[in-house]
Amino acid sequence: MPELPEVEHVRRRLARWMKGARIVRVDVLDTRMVRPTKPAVFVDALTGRTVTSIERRGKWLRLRLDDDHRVFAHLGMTGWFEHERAADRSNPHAAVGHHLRFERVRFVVTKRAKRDAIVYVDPRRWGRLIFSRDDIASWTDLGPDPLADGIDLDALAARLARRKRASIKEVLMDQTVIAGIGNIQAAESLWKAGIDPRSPASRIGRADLVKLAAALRWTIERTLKDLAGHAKSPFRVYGRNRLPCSRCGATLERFELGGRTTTYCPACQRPL
DNA sequence: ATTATTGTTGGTAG
DNA sequence: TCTACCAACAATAA
Repeated sequence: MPELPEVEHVRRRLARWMKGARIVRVDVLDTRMVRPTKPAVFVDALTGRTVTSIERRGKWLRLRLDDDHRVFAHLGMTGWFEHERAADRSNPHAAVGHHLRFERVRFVVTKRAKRDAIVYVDPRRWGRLIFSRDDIASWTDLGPDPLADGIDLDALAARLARRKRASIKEVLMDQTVIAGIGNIQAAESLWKAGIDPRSPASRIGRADLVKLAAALRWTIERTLKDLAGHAKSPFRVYGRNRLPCSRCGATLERFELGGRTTTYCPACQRPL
């Protein structure tokens, strides 16, 4: 599911369902999701608490509780949250997706006299729900979030200059450099900026840096808008190997970079 | 049967 | 300490 835009989409939905809600019951259906915390500790820590805010940084979510403790959520590759109204549970014909067999953690919450369930679903189980009294390293080590914090060109230039060997795409996906960029957003932004993904990060100049920052905003906001409008994301390069480039018509190509598949346009994405 | 998939982490080696 | 590389985690879909 998730890179920055998808996680932001999830955050907005979760906030609608859970902000100001009181957690009255927690069922950990798969203990792997909350490790290293013991399930009983996780349940005790959350039960009876009210969720005061839900924030996002990069691909991480932070739920703050009314006792100032927190729950950090990472959706891994296939995690998401479902909202289940009480009426749905009493009606066997209600629209409950078949994927609910991958239900991993269930929260029963009360908000404005309504009692609903929020369900964490994750087929592949690479996601995590972490209870902590304080911020965790995975959260504090994140670089600036392009949506929440904006992109500081000087800071980004300094980070890129240090990476002599690594490609621009690999560095974009380093969560301590910019938070929230994954394989799709990296590929899309480099296409928009007209930069070959293999180019050494340290070679970028000011003009391309400005282009890249704008390209990141472009792909993030576009993907976010599509999610809000329930539209499929029409990516320009991701998943389009051997199809024509929508900018110049050349045939898109694919190769592996840092263990990840990368699609790009050999004609209009130039080396730095 | 084989290969690929929107991600992170922990080990190793340099 | 920092950087680079790789296997592991798990369930589908083509």
